Amino acid sequence: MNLSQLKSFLAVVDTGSFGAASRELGISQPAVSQHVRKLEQSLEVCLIERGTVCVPTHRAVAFVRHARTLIEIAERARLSLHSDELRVGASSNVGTYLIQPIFAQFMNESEIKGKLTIASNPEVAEKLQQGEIDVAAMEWWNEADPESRRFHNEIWREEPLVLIVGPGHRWAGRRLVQADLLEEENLLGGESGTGTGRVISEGFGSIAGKLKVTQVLGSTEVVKEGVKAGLGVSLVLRSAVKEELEAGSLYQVNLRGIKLKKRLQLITSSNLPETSCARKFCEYAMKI
Amino acid sequence: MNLSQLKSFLAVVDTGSFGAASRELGISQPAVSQHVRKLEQSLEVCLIERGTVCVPTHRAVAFVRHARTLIEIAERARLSLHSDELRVGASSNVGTYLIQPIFAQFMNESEIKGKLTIASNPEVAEKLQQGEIDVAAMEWWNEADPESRRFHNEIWREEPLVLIVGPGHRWAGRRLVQADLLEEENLLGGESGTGTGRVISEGFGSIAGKLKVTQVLGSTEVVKEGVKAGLGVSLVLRSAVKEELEAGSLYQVNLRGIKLKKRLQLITSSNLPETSCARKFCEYAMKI
DNA sequence: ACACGTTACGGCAACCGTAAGGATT
DNA sequence: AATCCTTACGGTTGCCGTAACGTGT
Repeated sequence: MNLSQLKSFLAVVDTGSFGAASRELGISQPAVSQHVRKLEQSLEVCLIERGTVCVPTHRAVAFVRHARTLIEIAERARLSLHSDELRVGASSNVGTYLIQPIFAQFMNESEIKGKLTIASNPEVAEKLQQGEIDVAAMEWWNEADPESRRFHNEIWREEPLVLIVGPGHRWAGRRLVQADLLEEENLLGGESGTGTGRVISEGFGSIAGKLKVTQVLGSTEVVKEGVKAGLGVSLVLRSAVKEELEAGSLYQVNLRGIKLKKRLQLITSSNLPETSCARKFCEYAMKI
Repeated sequence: MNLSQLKSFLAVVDTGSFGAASRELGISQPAVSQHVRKLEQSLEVCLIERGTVCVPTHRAVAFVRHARTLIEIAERARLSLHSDELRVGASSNVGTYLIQPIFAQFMNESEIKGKLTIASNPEVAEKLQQGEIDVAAMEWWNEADPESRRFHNEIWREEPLVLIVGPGHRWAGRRLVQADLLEEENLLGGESGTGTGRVISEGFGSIAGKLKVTQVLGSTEVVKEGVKAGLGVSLVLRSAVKEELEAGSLYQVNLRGIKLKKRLQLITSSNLPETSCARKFCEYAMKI
């Protein structure tokens, strides 16, 4: 069984005749006959009912579908190697609030074509490992994973995490509060797998264990709405709430003696050639 | 690009060496080298990074996945031809209330292995045309469709449709009501695409246009619950409500002068050999 | 020296096109 | 007679194993 045999088989099924199939494929008609015969021999099944029009055998009907997807995937596999597109992935927050303008500028200036995919942090990591994207802008990258050795990571930004409260909250408008007062608050969690937990436990020290994340809301957008509604407070990337802080729909409160930072990283395959689009994009992003 | 080349490539990726791959595949080691080289040549890309361990190139990472699915689908395609299983499909009602015991008996007596798939009527039709099932027991089969010529259909049962009402309904317990009174009732519709509409318009004649199906609930189970809850009345296959009628949780009411029947059919591919499991199953089902 | 991948080479099978052969309409 | 698929045949190519050859440890 091989792909050209399958192509001939499908051409016969589609055109209804061996001759038409041969013309469509640009090969001789006996070649088509041979392809189909070989296929039938190797599979030990009659595939085509020869008649005034040729149709797939009853048994072969399901096989036709499989054959089609085979050809299709083979084509996709080929394309996956030759796409000169730059495929950038970014975790939700980074993608939503930080990467987009940079990505757009880069495409403009370099005239490199590309695609930006925004997904959750773990999904982006998965896509990177699967080769579905070339560069990932992420909030958290597990360096401990042995798989990570195949990749190169670079700290791109150090973005502050800020404590936000809603306009109705008793801290709204205050500049500074004592960190341990946070133990009393409902802390809303956003997207999981973004390393926020780690940043908190490193930043808060002994207090960290006493904080309780009461709800995990899945996305920063939902968290913001939750905080606005008075459901609780939250720690989010400053860049994610820039507009709300300016508009006054959310309030930032600093915690005495505590500075939380998230290291945003750019990840690429190691061993990328200097000339690769992915490298260029990283350099560009680092400069800005 | 061909399948054995891909297999060699994957074996190298999985084992990390050409030699191990050759042993795994039971071919010579230069053959593996050649496979990979040919693949690389035909795709014009370097796929494997030769080193103390061999790993896929950055560009090839996505290709590995595609290659795997290709091999997998090729295998499935092969199996789809040689499965000697009898694959029976049945639309929801037929499958749930009528076919199951017959199918089980048939498997027992004939020692033929098989699988029963129950899905909506249109889905079953689709599966039959796609060759995913060999026999379909259906409530409605569109003979007008030109595709239907490739199939043979046989009327298996004529199952009465009965009007059911809930225990709280004013007709509960009555044997007979005037048909045109149905115009005042909320008629609940079940699974669509089962031809009930057609049966109704044929059976009711001029009244048919005045009946209004107020809700389409998707499945007979849901309809039964709806009728029990007093949401309305419905027309369902008698076999679907046998137990409820006996238990008294639903009531059957006859309509004066009207008999509704649904023709349940067995559909197979035409041109099936006499000895095929599908034919045998049909004969068996017809006898019982 | 050893393990490993590549290159070289030869026999065999596969492939494809041309040409001829049946079958059906 | 025309159309269509199959069979037959020959030149070319591809495939795979053995053996020899680099290379790095």
